[in-house]
Amino acid sequence: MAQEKLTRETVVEQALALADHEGVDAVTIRRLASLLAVTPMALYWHFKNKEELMAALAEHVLSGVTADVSPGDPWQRRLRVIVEAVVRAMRDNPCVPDLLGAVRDKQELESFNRATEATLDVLAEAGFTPREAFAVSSYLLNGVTALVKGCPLWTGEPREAEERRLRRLKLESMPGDRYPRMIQYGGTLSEPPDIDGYYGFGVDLLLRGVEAMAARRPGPA
Amino acid sequence: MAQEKLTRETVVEQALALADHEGVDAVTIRRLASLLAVTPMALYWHFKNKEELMAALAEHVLSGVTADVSPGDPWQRRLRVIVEAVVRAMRDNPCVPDLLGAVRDKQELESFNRATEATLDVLAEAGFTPREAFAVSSYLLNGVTALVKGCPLWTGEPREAEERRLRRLKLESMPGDRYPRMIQYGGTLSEPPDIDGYYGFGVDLLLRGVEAMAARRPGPA
DNA sequence: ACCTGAACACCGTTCAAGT
DNA sequence: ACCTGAACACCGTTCAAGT
Repeated sequence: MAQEKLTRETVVEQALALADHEGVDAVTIRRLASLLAVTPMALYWHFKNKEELMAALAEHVLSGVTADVSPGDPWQRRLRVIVEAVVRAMRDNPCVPDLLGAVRDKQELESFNRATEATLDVLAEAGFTPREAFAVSSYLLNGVTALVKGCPLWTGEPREAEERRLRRLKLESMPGDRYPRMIQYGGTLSEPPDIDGYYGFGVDLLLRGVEAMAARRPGPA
Repeated sequence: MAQEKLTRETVVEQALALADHEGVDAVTIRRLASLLAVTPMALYWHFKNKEELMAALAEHVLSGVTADVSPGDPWQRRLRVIVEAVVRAMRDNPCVPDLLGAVRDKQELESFNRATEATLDVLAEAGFTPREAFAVSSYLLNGVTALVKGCPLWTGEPREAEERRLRRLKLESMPGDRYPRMIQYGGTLSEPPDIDGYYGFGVDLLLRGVEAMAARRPGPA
């Protein structure tokens, strides 16, 4: 059995699988090395440190964000295209929200910068000042991330069904006089969710806010 | 010098100060113990484990969220009161966003549950289904958290001014042909920000989205 | 009740050395 | 160029023991 040579690619893929199955905290240099049948120090040849490794994971996930905006469209439509592209890139990897949380300097992520620049451009056209546009842009990215994080998983795995059941029981066992609404919500967890509907609602919520703010201000100050 | 007895209160306060000055990751059982002139194991008398300690920090910060809603007001107004109360509780502690990220089970936080229940109640009145209301509620909490996290600090500390300068230089040194908007934003970092304006804009952005979604749906399905 | 001491099983990272 | 071995300075946590 000839040892395969270790590459950045294989490391990133293994790490991503680990993060999706056991959480971002489970991604440890030593753990990863043992999964790859290699010494921990071997990883330091391919990545400067753990921070760079995590950034590579995030970059790998976001690399699919190709916001090929159609320039003729109105800004509302162009913004939606970008946001939906980000959602599409993220929603298949449950670990993404925590992953982005672990990356300190998101400006190191090229795909993140590309998406931000495209967003800023659209928002400038919508009449926002540079500062407002930047705030709105972070708001949108964070909103999408939160959407993915809060998404009810329903892939059919038994482990996941068990989690949902426990969650429901915990909600329903709260003091009924103080938390009637939370208990009511708990009840809805027994029916299967509409995932596409969930994301559609969330994206609309995000974009509607931006549109309302743009409409309020007649033009740039 | 008689040793003061260790209390949950003093531990939480010391930990919060540490988190605000050096980041949440600097809050370590051992580090905290040495700051309190005590053995690491002493903390385990007062807190079951680190998770519970972090939850106590979050609870301490959020405990100020007393959403005494005026029941006569329209739901839009009542929602705004809640959101602004959360902003007020959070904005003085820069560590809060990372802190909430470190708390896995937010359902353990009583103040969080209170705020969520109040929000769900208002949103039910606005015509959202239980599921939609829950999604909107997480959206709002996350939005406020992101707002605090992205808030440009301007307290006058020299360390902080230096950080901002570096941030601006980094933005302005990006490739000019690909990132003109980000460079333009970088330029705005040399002028002092309007913090209240920042939060006002952010809260409006959040609430407008919710209002638009409520208006779109004439009633519960 | 409240805290200490010693120990265990983990971390990330550096530095020199091997091939 | 690519990886190993040994070592360092950290973690959170358990368990028995002290007062």
